[in-house]
Amino acid sequence: MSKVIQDNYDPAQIEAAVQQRWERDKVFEVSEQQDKEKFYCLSMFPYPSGKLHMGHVRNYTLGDVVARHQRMQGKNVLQPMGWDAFGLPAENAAIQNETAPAKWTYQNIDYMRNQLKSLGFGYDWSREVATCQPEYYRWEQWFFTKLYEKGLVYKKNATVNWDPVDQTVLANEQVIDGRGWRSGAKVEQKEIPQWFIKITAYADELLQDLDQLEGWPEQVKTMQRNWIGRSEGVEIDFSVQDHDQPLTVYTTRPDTLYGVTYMAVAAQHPLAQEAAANHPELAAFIDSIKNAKMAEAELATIDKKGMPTGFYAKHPLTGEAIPIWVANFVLMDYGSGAVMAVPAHDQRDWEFATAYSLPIKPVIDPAAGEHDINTAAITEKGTVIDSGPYSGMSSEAAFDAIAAALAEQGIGRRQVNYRLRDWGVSRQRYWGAPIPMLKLADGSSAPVPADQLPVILPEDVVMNGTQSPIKADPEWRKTTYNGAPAEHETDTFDTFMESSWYYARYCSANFHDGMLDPEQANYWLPVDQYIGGIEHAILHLLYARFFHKLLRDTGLVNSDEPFKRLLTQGMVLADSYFREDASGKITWFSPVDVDIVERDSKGRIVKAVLRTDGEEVTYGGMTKMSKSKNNGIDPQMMIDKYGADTVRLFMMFAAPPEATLEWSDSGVEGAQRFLRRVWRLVGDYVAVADQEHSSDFSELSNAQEDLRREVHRTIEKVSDDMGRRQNFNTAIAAIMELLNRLQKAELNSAVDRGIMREALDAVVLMLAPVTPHLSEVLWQQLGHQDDITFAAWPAVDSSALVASSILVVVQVNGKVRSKINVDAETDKDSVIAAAVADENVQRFLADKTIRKQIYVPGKLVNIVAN
RNA sequence: GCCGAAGUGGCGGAAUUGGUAGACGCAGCGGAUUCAAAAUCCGCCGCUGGUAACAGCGUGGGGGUUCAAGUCCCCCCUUCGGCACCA
Repeated sequence: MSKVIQDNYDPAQIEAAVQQRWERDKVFEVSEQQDKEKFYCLSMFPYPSGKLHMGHVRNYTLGDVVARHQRMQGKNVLQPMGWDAFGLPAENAAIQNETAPAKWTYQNIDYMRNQLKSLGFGYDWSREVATCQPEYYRWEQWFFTKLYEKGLVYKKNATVNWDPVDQTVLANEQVIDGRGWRSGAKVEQKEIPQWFIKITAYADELLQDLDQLEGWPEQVKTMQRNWIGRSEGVEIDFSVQDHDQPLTVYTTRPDTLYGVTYMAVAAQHPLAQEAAANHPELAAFIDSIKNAKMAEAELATIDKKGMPTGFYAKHPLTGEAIPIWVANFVLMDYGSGAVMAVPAHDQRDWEFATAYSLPIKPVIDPAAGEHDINTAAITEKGTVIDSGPYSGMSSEAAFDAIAAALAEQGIGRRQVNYRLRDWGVSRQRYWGAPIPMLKLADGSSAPVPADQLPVILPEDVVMNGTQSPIKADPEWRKTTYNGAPAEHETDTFDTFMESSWYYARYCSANFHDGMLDPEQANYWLPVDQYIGGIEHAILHLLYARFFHKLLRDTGLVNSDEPFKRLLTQGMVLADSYFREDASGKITWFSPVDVDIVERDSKGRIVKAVLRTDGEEVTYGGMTKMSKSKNNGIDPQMMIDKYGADTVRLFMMFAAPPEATLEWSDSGVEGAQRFLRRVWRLVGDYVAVADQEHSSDFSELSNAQEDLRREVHRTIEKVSDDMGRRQNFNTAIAAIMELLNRLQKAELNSAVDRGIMREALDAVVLMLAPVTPHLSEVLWQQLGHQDDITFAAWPAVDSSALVASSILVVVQVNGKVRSKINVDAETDKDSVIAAAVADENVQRFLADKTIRKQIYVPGKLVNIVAN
């Protein structure tokens, strides 16, 4: 029998059988067990775009490895899965394929669910959610009405990208070089009323609580801190000549107030509008800058343009007249839509002043260094100059004194400001959760009453490419409110709404009486380990943190933060190949269809051809797997060819989780090669296992002791790598190293076989999170009756780790000159003496005087001599 | 532009707390096995010099701190992620 398994590693057969058993025995379905420690392991759910891509496979393998590892620590592990099912691509696909977004989405979900199962991920499918189902979004709608009642929701005008040809709102992604992606029309900015949630009311808590997130990468916390952007400053009212209303601005540098030489307002600012009314040239200018896309990245790189309004503000301390300009870098949506400009001490203001020959008045003498105000602004703090009574003060003292003076006059207030803006949740698209608000006959708004929820999105629709079907249908919006006619809001929610609370819904996914069952939610929450792409470091994670606090303040959960530990995984890259035709048009070819025919002596690709026509293609390097480069590798093809265990192993081994991962066919083959070696080694052992083996390790030969030390050192390392460090690549490398060693080990004596059994048990157990199918079968081959899914993680025998001798590196002046073996008990002086006595060390010490000797216990001696 | 990362052999990567740079894997080269091939096994594999022992150089570039720097500090370059309507 052992001979049969020996050369017969057949992943397809093994994996299907093992997966069937998991499904039959409902191995991964869990419930709240008060007597067991819980572990909630969550991977970011996918958008059901059609089929899994390698990024998904990587994300979900990481999650499954963590979940399985935790199960082997004896924990009650919840690992759910679902679908972030609303979104723009479904609408595009629907138009393209002449189908309905719902139908397309559900088909994708069915296909992708099967793919997830064939990868062997241990999900509790009884908790599956799809956010496009009324049973899910009804609670989101309900929650939104609660937030409205609490005063956390409001309506205001905000700008959208408007395609004047298609008569539709475009996402930023759909605007390419200022034009609509389908129509090619020049995109305009249009103001329309939209719903906002007051995330700024939680800005301080969102900032403060980052400090409790010890299990989050520092870089993500830093990005969130900077995104929230708390600043302390002063809000200042500048009176405007011939106007009643002051021009209010916020500044973090009141110490530079005497350096203000102009004011700048947004194109939509009332003062700009007023000035434009009888100034056609200004009106034309305002018109020209109004249509610029308002993405921050664009804003930062545009040419700074402006024009004077003809209005003047009065300096609050000097009474000086300050010209008010309209400028394209000031946005109405941010703050008050106006800024005070201090060109001497702000780089953007400096550039603008330089371009328009506005005065630059330095009022700060920086503490250190040479500065030339003709080449750049001086942004450092220092000593205040040319500022009346404040001259001579430090920036900090002037800040306080000027803030106090303004406050006394009633024209200034100290204020904490946030860069963070309120969350606009309205989308003018069809495939999303309808916003549960009503427009009443008198023009006011009211939330849809709870007993009328959910507001259902019709699924059987035809997309015409421009207008949302629920906007196009005059009947859909008609309803009543307290007996009077009313209209449903036809905008839908930002899809970030659904992904902000799905993690909580999983805890009681089948609860029909409310958004969450607090008892179940509080058993599982917070999520112990969350895993997903680094691209979500700010928006999704911030919104989800915000929602969790809202859920808490609604009494649904009792924790402050949703995700205890966070792992942000890197992208998946692959080789790319292309051809350029005479006209310069580039065509990309899938690496799957390309044969490499020549490599140079270093193994670099020199020549590659397209298999279908045998003609040469150009190598385009490693780039992110994407449709545009046509270099996506289909996971299904890889599973079919190598099996899920091999794909999972390669994914975990090829790179650390946070780094980018380069897909490599030969790397995958290497992973499979390793699994076959494991398979064979267990088979070989089982073939001799009917002979006696002994687990009495009290009297071992040196070789046996060394081997056992290696086994337990590996267990120690792999445990640390998989648990604390989450460096699965080095964990696997350590197991490979051990296997190389075991292949050379002898099986002659009963004790040899006992050590081998201990080692193989450990190898199979340690591989189980990564290659669960193979491990399950080998675990049985090794004679175990229990389910490896819940088997205990191998324990380190610390007595096996003790070594009798140690290797000490000897350096002379910091360069390695020798290595000496000493008894583990040797004291410092004897080690140094042995080091100095070493032959090669002596060569470098000849005619030199020893000045210093450094000893790092058990590791290194450095002899400093000259 | 702003915020956050990364850069180490031919390639992916390792070096966890400042202490042997290159673990493990891929590719390549040599050998064994085979009628042959595949598979498998054994060995070599940073660069330069040397038969070798060994020596010099080497972690994007430039400077610095230290007995000792891939790791810490300063400046710079390149690539990647995010920038609020892609998800």
